[in-house]
Amino acid sequence: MARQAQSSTAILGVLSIGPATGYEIRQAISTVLGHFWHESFGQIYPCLAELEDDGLVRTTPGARPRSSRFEITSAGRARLRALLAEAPVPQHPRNGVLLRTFFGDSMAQEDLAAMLDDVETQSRQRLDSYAAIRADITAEPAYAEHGPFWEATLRAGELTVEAQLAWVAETRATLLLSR
Amino acid sequence: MARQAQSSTAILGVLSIGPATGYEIRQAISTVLGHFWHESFGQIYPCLAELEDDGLVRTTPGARPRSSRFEITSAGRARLRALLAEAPVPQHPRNGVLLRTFFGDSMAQEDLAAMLDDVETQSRQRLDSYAAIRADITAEPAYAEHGPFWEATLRAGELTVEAQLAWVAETRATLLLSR
DNA sequence: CCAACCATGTAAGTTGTTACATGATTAA
DNA sequence: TTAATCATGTAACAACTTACATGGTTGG
Repeated sequence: MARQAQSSTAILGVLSIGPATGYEIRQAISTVLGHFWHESFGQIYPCLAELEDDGLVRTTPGARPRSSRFEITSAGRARLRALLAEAPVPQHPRNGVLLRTFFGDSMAQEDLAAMLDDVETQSRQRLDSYAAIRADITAEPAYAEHGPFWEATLRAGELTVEAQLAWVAETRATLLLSR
Repeated sequence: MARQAQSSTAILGVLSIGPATGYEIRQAISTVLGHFWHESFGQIYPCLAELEDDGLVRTTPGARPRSSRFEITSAGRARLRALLAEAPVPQHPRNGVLLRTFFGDSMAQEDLAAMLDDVETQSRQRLDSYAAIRADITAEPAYAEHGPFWEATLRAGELTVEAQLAWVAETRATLLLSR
């Protein structure tokens, strides 16, 4: 998958649901896609400009001055289909929790315990955030059409978090000396 | 966590187990740490040079000409302990499988099905690789001391992969029309 | 003797982040 | 009126990857 193609996929994907401003695209990515995707602020506008040059999106004047609403073109839909058919780019893993666990012998027991507590807290918060996202998306009109796909990503999050919680419990039992 | 600190943590961590050449550090990271950590080739040597300037590692002549064996110093051990006590840097998620799933309505059914098949295949391969890593590490002399920590990272991998396989099964059932 | 592996390093390029800069609108 | 939110963009910087470059050693 070529350069910039990853960001384009996410942006064209959002616009395939409906037209939006750059700001709204950013919102959508950081809220509903946020638990499995990230685009930094400074990437969205340059990428949109490129997509417009390539005729994959078009702009219509927005509700406010200085704002423009982006719409996907039919060429854009074709490109999106092609991008989605390509194999996902695997991300290089950098899991700080497991790195620390691996070298856990060099850690103070209390630091290890605190890290596991943090993982548990964050996992539970994540479960709550999934409930909030579910409330958000079911309110969307496009939910009727896209609902099952959106739900599938939430389920992935839930299953992952449950696995994490199971790991924390197991790891506490093995690595922390009960006093 | 400051600049470069992440790579330093991994490298100092490997050297805390025992002395190694740059090449061996790279091998260790890509084999036993590979399922949760990644360092690219071009990062290890510059980072080692920096660590030596800071007195955190020292070099002894290696077995071959042009090779040097790195050893962690006591200052290096102290730094490692400090680095491990810091909160892990969260990685920005970029999960291509879930991105595609979210926009699955724009995908051909067969492409979605193929992607899920790939996820399943890769998950099973990963389970096999964990068995291979387990065989590797139990053979290490340092396993006696570090075993439980190393095993904990493998368990994390296994639990994650199991969650992935459960997700694939569930998602096939919901999203693919049985014909 | 030749391929695979051990071993070290640099340089160019890409990608992605953060901070800066600006200003309108809306709700409290 | 003032803080939050909507809205767009750029420029500098940091991080990371890939390709290049080199050459010794070991096993088949």
